[in-house]
Amino acid sequence: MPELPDVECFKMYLDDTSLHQEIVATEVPDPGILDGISARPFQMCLQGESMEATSRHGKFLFVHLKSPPCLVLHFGMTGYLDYARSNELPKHARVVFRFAGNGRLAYVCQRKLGRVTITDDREAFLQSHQLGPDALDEQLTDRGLAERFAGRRSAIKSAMMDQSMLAGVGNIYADEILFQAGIAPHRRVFELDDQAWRTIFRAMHRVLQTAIRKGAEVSRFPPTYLLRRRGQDGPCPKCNRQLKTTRLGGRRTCFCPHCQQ
DNA sequence: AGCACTGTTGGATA
DNA sequence: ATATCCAACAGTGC
Repeated sequence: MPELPDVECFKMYLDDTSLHQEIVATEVPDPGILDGISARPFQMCLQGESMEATSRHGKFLFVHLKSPPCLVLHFGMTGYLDYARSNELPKHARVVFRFAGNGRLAYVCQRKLGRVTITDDREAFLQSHQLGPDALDEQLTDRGLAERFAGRRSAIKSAMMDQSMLAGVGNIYADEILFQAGIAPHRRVFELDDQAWRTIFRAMHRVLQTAIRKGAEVSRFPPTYLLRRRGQDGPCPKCNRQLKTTRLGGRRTCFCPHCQQ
């Protein structure tokens, strides 16, 4: 479920495997994954190019080529990258970049909810997709966050997941951040005071950075993390009482009624 | 066999 | 303007 930490790890993976190699061919086994461009012109854009640098905003990964436009990857809920030197492709490979020297990078997406496209202008792309600031943007402060959310009536969890408010947090990490902050997911935005915003903001940073450091692998997360027990309706990792699973805004939501108020 | 569920986005609807 | 709901997608489990 690629959210900010997962995409950050994909970015590092791409940086480690795929930079500065000439793209000799691009295969698009499933053109439906392309957004606003058909296979032929997409392939033309990449022919002879090379991936020179990457950047991330929220759940979007931008791959800057030797010359514009720039490649944009979104992973939906099942997308990931796979680099190898072999001819075999993983199941559900939707786009494959072949490099000089036998390497290839596959964009894999089982459920086809992800999208691949290109853009000449990264900032314009962010604007047109109405993306809020990245959750780890260094310019972002707890006050800035509170101000962006001001006037909203929705539950804090739904607000955090709104990519036009804040980019990068999804269903999974929203649960973890609110658990670490000790704030109940159904609390309304307007009920939160400065203290609560500060707590949420700090928890957000701590959780996202910890997740990145652990390669976004839940099994490596600290034992006090909710995600390790999520979905099992087991005991709370902090107070040992029963966790609760409900629905909020149509999304599965897991929290501890005792630790989160 | 058929349905619910999974999580993300975007478009429709209230 | 904001909030909620559903479709799209593929696979799994009941």
